[in-house]
Amino acid sequence: MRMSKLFSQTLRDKPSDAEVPSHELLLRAGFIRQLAAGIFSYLPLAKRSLTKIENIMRKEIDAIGGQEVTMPVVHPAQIWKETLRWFQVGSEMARFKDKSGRDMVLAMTHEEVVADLVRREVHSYRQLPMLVYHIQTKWRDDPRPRAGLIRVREFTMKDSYSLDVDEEGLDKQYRAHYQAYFDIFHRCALPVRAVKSDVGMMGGSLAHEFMYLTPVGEDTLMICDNCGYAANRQVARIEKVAGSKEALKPVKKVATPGITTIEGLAEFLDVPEAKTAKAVFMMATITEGEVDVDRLVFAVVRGDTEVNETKLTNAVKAKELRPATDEEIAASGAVAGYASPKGLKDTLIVVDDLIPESPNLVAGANEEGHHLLNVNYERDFHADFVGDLVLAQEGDPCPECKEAMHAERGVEVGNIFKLGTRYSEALGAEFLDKDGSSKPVIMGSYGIGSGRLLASIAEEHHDEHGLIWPITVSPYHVHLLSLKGAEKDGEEAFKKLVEAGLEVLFDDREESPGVKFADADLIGVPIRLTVSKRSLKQGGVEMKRRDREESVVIPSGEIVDAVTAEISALKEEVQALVVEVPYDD
RNA sequence: CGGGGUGUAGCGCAGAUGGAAGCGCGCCGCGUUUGGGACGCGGAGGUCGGCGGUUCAAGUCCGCCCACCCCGACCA
Repeated sequence: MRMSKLFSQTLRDKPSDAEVPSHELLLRAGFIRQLAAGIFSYLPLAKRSLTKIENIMRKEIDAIGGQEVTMPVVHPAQIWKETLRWFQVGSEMARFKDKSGRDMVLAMTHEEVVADLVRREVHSYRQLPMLVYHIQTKWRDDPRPRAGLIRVREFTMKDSYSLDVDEEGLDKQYRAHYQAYFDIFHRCALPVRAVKSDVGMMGGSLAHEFMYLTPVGEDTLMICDNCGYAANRQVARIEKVAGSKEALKPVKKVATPGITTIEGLAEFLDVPEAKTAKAVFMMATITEGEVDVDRLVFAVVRGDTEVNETKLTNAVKAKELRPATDEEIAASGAVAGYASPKGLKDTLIVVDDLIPESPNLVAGANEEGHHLLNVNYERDFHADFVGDLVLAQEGDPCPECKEAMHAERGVEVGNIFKLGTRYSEALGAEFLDKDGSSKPVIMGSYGIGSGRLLASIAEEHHDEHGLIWPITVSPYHVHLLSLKGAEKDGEEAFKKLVEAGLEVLFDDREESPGVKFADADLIGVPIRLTVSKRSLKQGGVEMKRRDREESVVIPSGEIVDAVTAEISALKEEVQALVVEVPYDD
């Protein structure tokens, strides 16, 4: 490709709305342009890299038995109503009507369509296991797109769907994806970590996220360096320390005027925060069948911990959860700041499992300016749900080995879910088993966002001058520059390299050397060749790797061999990253 | 959805007190220059985000709206 004809141009200044390096550099180097919030065009350079990323994904998913298909971007709402997600998913799903007034949706994922295909195509256990996948556009109307391609609304995703007769088969395909995903990311030279995650709107029993660790990420991970435990903070557990065993004391009301915080309460009564109960009021939208019901949730955790809203959402099976307003709290009969789980109306009471383990806590008295001493679960109040509600914090003990964990930020570049039969049951995707009985197909779903992956690679591989693409995903193998006075030699080199089947970006523009070198650094093709009067005087063409300082001069007759050898070396460096990763569930 | 910020040429930005829309880069032409974002001369390019208002006069003041960015809520 001649740069004189390249569709995109580089930008000298940093666009004002780019905050993170991958966003800035992809814009400046001419890979992407933004159309609207979270909606991007991918220009020729990005398209070439994306195609390479997608081909890596194709190869790895094919290798574990995948069959590529293409499923629609527009779905009739009917299949989404059958699985009830039409009612459960909020505003991030785009809904519209076709000209006949039928409800339609824009695809945000494809479990429904897969299950619909399966009910038409799969009839016998003899056809299973199977794996289908596609690489296709998704629309999710994310409330807050940010950081360039890291979090967008329209994106392309490789999503695969496993189909099995039993849990054992699902486990096998799940583990195959686990390793295949590491292989995909490693072949893109992106270091990732698999962590346990929330199943979210997908439902299902087990999920891992593949996280690229970077401060620009928006997920928080809890990581134990000692034993390797790693989990998204949304689901991260901690080793909980029960309160000291002691005899239950009688409840006693004390005046605590003006004290509405745990910190103030602990100080005022001179007790540790762990001897108090913290109350949090949330308003939950819960889907019952096809209707949504709002219910006030009263969550109780020990005073020395915080509520994890994801855990709370899952505990009450809420579609949405938001802080309750003062009016809503008052309507339940509770007194904000002095709330007690005793005697509330129309309220779902949820307590952390540390509460029953912690005797004689200080809790609100439901009376302005008063608290109760020695409140005990079971004896003094009951809950609709008892379970883990605690938000893991930096330094909390690891649930596996009790060592202190630390928090890190990461970008979720892939995820894998064990779905089970939720979708196949809802849509009647059944097969006849050996014994003649009809059973729902057991499904798994597995996704990688290709644009987010591209951005993560850019985030990982750049310096102050620009991008530094791994050879496996670089838009071109070689960036050839010809400087003034060596145009003819540049043309010859370009011709030879292209004829040898190499992917060459040829800077044939009439620009000063400084401009050409700066653009080459910015675009980040891994091998740079320079043909100039100087290089010719030195005996040929200068070759330099983008990630190294030193360069060599190659006789003009040997450039194809030299470049081919360098490409092989670069590929081997990436291949060395592809290793087997122990499965961790 | 809450909080904060920004909208002036393709990009980056300046335009106190209301009084003729500017600068740098980029772009076009001519010439000089050519190993790390060269230089001279001459050009093109603007509904100042939109609508309404105040005023003799609005990029500037007021109101409403829109878009984009950041933080949070949210999110697979």
